[in-house]
Amino acid sequence: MSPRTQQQLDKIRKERKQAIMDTALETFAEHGYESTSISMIARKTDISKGLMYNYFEGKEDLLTSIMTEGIEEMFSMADPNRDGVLTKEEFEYLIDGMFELMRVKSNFYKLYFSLMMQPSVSKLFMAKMNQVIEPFLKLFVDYYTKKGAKNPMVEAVLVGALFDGIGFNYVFNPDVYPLDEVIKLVKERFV
Amino acid sequence: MSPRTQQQLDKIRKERKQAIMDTALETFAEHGYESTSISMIARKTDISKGLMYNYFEGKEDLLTSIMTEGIEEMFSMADPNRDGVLTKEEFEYLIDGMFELMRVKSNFYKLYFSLMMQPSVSKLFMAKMNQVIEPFLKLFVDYYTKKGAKNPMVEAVLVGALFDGIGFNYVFNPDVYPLDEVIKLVKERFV
DNA sequence: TACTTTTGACCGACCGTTCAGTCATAAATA
DNA sequence: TATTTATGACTGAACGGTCGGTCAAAAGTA
Repeated sequence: MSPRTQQQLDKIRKERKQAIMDTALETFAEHGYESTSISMIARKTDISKGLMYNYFEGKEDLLTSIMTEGIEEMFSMADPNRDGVLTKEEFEYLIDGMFELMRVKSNFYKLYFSLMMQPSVSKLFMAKMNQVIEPFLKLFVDYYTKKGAKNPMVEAVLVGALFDGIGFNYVFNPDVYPLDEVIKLVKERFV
Repeated sequence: MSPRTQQQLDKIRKERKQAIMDTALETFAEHGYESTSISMIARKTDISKGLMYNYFEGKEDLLTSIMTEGIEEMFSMADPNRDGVLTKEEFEYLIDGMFELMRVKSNFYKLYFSLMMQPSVSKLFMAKMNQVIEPFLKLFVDYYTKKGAKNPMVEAVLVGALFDGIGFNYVFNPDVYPLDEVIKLVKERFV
């Protein structure tokens, strides 16, 4: 119908949408999903409350969009999709990438951790998250199998727990947490 | 003098209060603090909404009471207050106690983890929690110092993260998580 | 003009909280 | 024993406020 400006419109819409998602992620991470109101996000984004509903179907849709984007970004940035086996160096590289992601996208991780705590909400993302985690776990299992571990699966699960724990501690105390030294120790112990 | 004996009154109050706290902990753990309404707790406890305010000053006081009780229980059950040094056996015993506590008081841990995620709420318990955690951390540091570790502090921090991570994973997936095997591996690796 | 974006007043539902009043109980009285 | 009385656990309607969400109309753009 409109001859040409569709591209411009799309661009504006895309940017606005991203702006809303950015402030929403920030606010969700700081106050938690439930405690954050639509009005609060609208105010911070300098738009009206009503406009929120032009871009998202509702609060839950907004959350889902944010999480989906974050998960996909996580997947693409740390895609372990090589030949399927992990060398020593690749494992170390993977660890670095993982924690670098936590450093850069700490708000996403905050939100992720807090959502996982609420079974009623988490079901929505559990499946999607597992799709991301599973290939990593598989890689780890293969790695420890090749390394001759007694119980590679448990070894992999332990490493997973370690990542969660470190991330959990770092993300909520980034200023005082000795992340670099911890990472170094993880490599010494588990690679 | 009085229509009811003081003992009777005390007993009634104590039991009711505990009943409220029990259902509240359960509900907070399941739905999260913010998403749980006073009405919901009252309904589950089979009392009126108003009575809640006879026993607690408000929602936050209810939460604080639950957390305080849990933290104290945690402290008393896993009190590391021996001679200040940890032998190999004592360390293993401590680990067992820690995860046994997670098994038994999983709802408390769920709530604890979820509260730590919301800075606005967590400030209240951070201080108290640190009082519990600090002596453990100190014990660990001493242990690894005696063991001749290069950087005992980081070693202790890593163990702390590991406990958090395992707890986090177990508490939200108790049915499938291979806790026993993981504990065994933790002992092999870190004791 | 024809179309989309944007606004903010508005809605019903539910929130945490309050409070005037009810009611079961057991001590005191007769 | 029968009746009165004092007590505080307990109720539920109501309050001010905020929530997520709606919508008619204004503003902006071609």
